[in-house]
Amino acid sequence: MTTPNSTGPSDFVRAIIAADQAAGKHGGRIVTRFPPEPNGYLHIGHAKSICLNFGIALEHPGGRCHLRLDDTNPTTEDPEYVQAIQEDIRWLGFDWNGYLFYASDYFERLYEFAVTLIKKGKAYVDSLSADDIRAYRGTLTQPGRDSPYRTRSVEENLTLFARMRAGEFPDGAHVLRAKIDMASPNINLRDPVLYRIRHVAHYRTGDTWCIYPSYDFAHPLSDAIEGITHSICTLEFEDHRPLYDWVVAEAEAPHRPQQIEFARLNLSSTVMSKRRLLELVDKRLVAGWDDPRLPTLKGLRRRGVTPEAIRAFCEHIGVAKRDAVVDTQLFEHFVREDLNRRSPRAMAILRPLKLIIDNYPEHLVEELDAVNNPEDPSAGTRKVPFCKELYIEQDDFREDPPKQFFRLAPGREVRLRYAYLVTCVGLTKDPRTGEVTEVHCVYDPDTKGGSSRDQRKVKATIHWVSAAHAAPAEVRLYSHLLTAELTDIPDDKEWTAYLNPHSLERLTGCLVEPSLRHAPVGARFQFERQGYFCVDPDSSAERPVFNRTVSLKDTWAKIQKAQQQ
RNA sequence: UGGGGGAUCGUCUAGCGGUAGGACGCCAGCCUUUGGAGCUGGCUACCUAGGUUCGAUUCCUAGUCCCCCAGCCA
Repeated sequence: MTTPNSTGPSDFVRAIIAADQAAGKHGGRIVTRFPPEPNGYLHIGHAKSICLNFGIALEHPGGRCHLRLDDTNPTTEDPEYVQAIQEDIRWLGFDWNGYLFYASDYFERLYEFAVTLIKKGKAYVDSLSADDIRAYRGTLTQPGRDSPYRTRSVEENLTLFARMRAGEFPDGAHVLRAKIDMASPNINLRDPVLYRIRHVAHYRTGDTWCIYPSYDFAHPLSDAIEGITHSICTLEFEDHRPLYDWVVAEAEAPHRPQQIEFARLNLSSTVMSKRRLLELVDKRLVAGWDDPRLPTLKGLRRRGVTPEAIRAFCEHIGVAKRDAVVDTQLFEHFVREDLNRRSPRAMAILRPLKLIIDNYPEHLVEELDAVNNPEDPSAGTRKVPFCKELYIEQDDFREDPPKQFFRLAPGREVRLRYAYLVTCVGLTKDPRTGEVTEVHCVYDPDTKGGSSRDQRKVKATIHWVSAAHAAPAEVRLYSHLLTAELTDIPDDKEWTAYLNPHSLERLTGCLVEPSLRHAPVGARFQFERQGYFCVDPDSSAERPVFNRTVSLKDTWAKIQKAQQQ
């Protein structure tokens, strides 16, 4: 799954690290980190980064991966997210082994680093307004201009910075800026803001601080403080790297971590940005952060996706620098592959159609043997009750069957899975709508279990439930969130206009085999011939609710689609 | 039109001077008490143009296209 010849690193990040190891860099240590900001829930894009960072640590003896909450902006952060982030990482199967850190724990040391910078003449307090700072910054093609406050003395800067900390100024009155180069072609180097005043309580430090460090200052120094050797981040930080290196060097930090950038994960037909995810939740366009349609880890978990499938997917997509949109079908492949191996099978009827076996004894109930998992003999068998009246899937009967349809139709014989061969001998229709309400069959008593003595072939095997024994259930079918790719949506169009109105379909009249009646929340099954399903927390004692994780591959649907064209 | 990155099958991704591999997908077939799973076989790619070289996806030059950067967000 990694490299074909299984020698050497599987991606360019690991190649860099291997080369560093070979060169004896960092004294042979490998320390990575996963640094989420606790202002939202983790999604599958984070999973890629988690697998990379924790994976690399695991691959090296003595390697470690720190979990660091990058909580330098109190206005958006919340302890609820801190908790959820930890749960999600553990659920994915990774462990920070006690190396849990908070950027907010470094506020005092960060302040000292800032003082060091000021004393070296490498930082100054600017009193320009936010608007003026923007105006002075110049543009992509024009250099910026020095702030009139840029030449303040070290003493004045020191005093002002101390007074900022002491809370003597309102928000926005001053900022601390690095003194680098207002004419730099790299805008990040045009005296970036290091500290801003925010009279806001922080969820961990309370009212201790009213000045908070910016990402560009806090992040490299946090890495340095923790002795991170390789600081792996996404592409948009590539042109922050010179600033990262500048901060670490000028602040005289104890270590020099190396920043490496890779392309973030994009998945087709869905949204991954925090902004859009938040918009969906806030506008109630989805049920919450754990809505099974979302690519959040919480959503995927509720939908029934396993951590193993996510990890296999992340390993398979690789790590590179080119922008890429991974087809959701590839993700679904790994979900099916994992679920196929481990899911017990069951029979469930999503859209019921009554089937009556005319020649079956009125009150007889047979307990038939059904295999729990053909992929796993150790899963054993179970009994499924069978009687005269059953329900089958509406899709499995056609009064007037099209070409290549080989399920039940008048005069046709099919196999009822694990039961008998039955032949359709008639049907009942609603006189008003013309809708088929009942299908009548006769069974061959010599075919119990599903095979005949004469070995005659039937083209189809269909699933069923006993009308007298089946349990009612609700089933929720999910499909892609968007009807167009984000990159294809015109700038003047609201992206939410492209939400798929059929991304959730609730089926309330479903019937499942009795063994599913009390299936526990989170339990996963393959509903034969349909897909993989997972018991939702909305289930009640009387009625389970199932989420479809992913459908089975459907050859007939493909044929139908081709026939329509 | 400043700076930083990136361009290989439809989609991801290998390859590091010897003539393109894997996975998904798609097509055909086998098998099958899930039209599932599995198994065969097939399909399609090196952004362009020059150059260096016996030989270039790999090196050089010039283009083209795509992404990111002008938060007191991260």
